[in-house]
Amino acid sequence: MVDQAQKRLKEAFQTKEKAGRIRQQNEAIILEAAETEFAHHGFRGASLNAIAERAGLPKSNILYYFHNKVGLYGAVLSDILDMWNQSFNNVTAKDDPAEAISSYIRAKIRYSRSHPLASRIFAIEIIQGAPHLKAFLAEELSEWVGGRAAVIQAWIDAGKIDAIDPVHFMFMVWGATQHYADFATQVHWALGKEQLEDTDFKAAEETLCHIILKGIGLAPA
Amino acid sequence: MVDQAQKRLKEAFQTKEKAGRIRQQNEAIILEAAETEFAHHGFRGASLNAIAERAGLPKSNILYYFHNKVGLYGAVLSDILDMWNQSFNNVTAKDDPAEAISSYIRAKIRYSRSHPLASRIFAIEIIQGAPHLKAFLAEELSEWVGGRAAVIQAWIDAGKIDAIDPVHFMFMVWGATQHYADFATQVHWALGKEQLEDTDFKAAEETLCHIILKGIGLAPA
DNA sequence: GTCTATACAGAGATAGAC
DNA sequence: GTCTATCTCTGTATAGAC
Repeated sequence: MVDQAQKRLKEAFQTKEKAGRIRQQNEAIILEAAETEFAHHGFRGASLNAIAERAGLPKSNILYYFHNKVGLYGAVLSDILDMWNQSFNNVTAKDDPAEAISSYIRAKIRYSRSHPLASRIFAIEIIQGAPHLKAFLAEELSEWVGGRAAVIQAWIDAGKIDAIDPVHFMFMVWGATQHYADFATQVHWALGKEQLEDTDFKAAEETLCHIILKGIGLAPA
Repeated sequence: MVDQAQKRLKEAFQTKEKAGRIRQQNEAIILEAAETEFAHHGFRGASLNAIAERAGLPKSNILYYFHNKVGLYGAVLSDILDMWNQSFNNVTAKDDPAEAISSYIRAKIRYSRSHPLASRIFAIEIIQGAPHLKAFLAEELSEWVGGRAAVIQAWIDAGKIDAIDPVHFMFMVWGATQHYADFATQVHWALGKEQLEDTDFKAAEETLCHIILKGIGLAPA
């Protein structure tokens, strides 16, 4: 998905391609600080003051690079979609469903571990009604879901998996995996530890793969 | 869960029990307006001005009733936990797992339909690290999860369901159901409709129950 | 009990010195 | 290109008239 949406976001928000080394470096520092603040307080709740302080740069530097607060937020979102483009796969009806689904689950869990902040910014944006993303993402997402659903339907028609509702199946996989990034606080409380370890993520992957694959009539891959 | 936490939240934030009719009425109006604003912008992002305007009451009225912004937010959270107490069940090892799990799934889906705002406020709070709930909820949640996990483990030991990880199983059910409230925007895009209908929620329930029950070795209930 | 007026801190954004 | 100083608006909260 998202390929076109990401491009449009970039065009709308990203700063010039050619940039000095100092500028490039500063922008990276600012984006990282902004990511943290937006993840903790949402778009409105985050302040440029706090971002500037976290980045160790003057506030007007941020405004010079990104024009205004919406521009900065857009750049952060653009970065996030960038990463998703890389990690989201193009499964076809010819692929083995057990293989494709389990590798998707594992990728999403790994992603929620490596980029928890990105995932949370995205989650907050969606929960709040996606006021800044709607224009860029609504259509593309619909198309993407449609395309993925068609593949799942083809597997059903070929008798490879149970006749479940493809779209709700995707919601389920999405929701179950996303949980580990977005609701990490709750997961930490429940497991009684500050930081999840390799074994926890392994257990998560195994549990999800077992239930989801078996649940649609497949053997573990 | 949450029984004690909710009581403590109430003690900390709720206003006097005895209250005039006007006050009670106004408080209800304010809480409803606050719920909407907090759900759309988070704690920091929501403003008392916007809440007052939405409620059609002067801002100082809000501050008189709830003391300050944190007090108002606490009252909203307290209301939410109130509702959860009612809808969250006490399953024991003696219960039939297929029956218990599927009725839990159905209850959560129904809840996310009837109280989407409450669910979203809670979600944003957790995603942002639960700064206002941590003190009230962390221990109770851990105990609650431990108790529920013990029941699931008992079912495993009795050979009634597959040997999955109980805690991660619960995360999965939680995440998959929660999704319909929190990420409603995304669901609407994907399904291409502004409002979900009875049939959509029915399809969600059926899909989740099918996959989850079958996935742990149970026949549909 | 209720609301108007206002204090004061912090927000985003700009002008202009360097 | 970069940063200091500042403008203006909105934020929460309070004082005090009614």
